[in-house]
Amino acid sequence: MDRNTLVSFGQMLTERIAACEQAIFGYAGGEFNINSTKQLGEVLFERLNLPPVKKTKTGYSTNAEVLEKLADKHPMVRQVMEYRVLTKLKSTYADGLLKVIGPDGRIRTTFQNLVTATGRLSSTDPNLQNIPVRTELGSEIRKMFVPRPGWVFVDADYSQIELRVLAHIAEDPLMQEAFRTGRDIHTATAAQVFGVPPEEVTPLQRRHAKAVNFGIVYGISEFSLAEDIGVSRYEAKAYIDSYLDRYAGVRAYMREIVAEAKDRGYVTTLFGRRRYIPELKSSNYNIRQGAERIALNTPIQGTAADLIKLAMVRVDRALEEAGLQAKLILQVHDELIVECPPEEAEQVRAIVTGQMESVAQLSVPLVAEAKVGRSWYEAK
DNA sequence: TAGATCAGCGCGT
DNA sequence: CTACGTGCTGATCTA
Repeated sequence: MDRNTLVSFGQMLTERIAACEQAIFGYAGGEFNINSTKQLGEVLFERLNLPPVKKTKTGYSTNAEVLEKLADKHPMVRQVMEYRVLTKLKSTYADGLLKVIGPDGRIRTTFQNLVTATGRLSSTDPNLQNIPVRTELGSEIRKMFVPRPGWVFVDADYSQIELRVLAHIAEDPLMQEAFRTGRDIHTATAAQVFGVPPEEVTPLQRRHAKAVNFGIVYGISEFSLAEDIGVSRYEAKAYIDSYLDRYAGVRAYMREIVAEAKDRGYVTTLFGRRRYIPELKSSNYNIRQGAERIALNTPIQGTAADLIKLAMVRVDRALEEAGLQAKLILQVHDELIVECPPEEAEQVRAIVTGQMESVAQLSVPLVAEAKVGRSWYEAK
């Protein structure tokens, strides 16, 4: 870990947080604990009389979605949004990671192999599976994850592993065809759902198709899809209907896996990992619906977990057998990170992606892509 | 009053 | 009313 840069980053955050605080206290007409959702709710909805958007079971909701809706109604709201971003980075990442840098300057996580319901690993003390990547400021943290002096990272990702697993398990000819011909799956899906040639798919159509693909894996409802992509419920329903008309194998899979789960009481992954789902028999509709989504998602997420675990064993062995100094150091669900001397990097890249792609022969290709870099940020 | 637990929130795949 | 996790802070409960 680049400790010095992390310390500076933390100091920068401290300054920006202080500025946010002053602005917020100015708008509020006094000091309060901004971290307290209770106090913040009182200021926003009772002192400033902003319209409550949503409630939690204990009071007003003040989450990011709510703040977004209120952002144009009072200048304090955007300051609170910025405050949340900055304090999250400071407490969880800047301060949090500084505390766990070892005497040798390295950070080591603990992987839990028997915690998750689906077969994934989890990572604790610190969790290295949730390091920021989506925003520019957050991803600064990744620049501070660096290999030992003179070495590099090789970062390999599975491409669309869950949708490939779905295409395989559901035996869906159209989805399999899309992957076999190496097409962009979201563009291919958009072309199907919207009935246009792939080259005429607009960025918005692709974004919507991506959300549908994403949602299908989790057993989405038209309601939440509509919410997610900002269309009417009817439009969302039309997307899902059209999707399942085209990807008929997926529709059949969704029906069959739930029926099988109700019959047996459990679902399994491709490698036989089993998850019992007693909630399928609940008298509560919402519980039952949730259980059906679990029945749908677990074989997909769990099979992907099985695949990468097997790949980890093979990558580790292959690096050793090649006589390399390279070491597998991290897994993030669909991503493996190896540390090695720069002269090994190209060979490591070939070995890691090769092992990941050949770990199992499914009805669609498994594809892994790797990059080399002098930090986690660079290698991703 | 200190520690445990719950609640809300937000980070990742 | 979308799957799976970890961990932070504040509020509340408990011994």
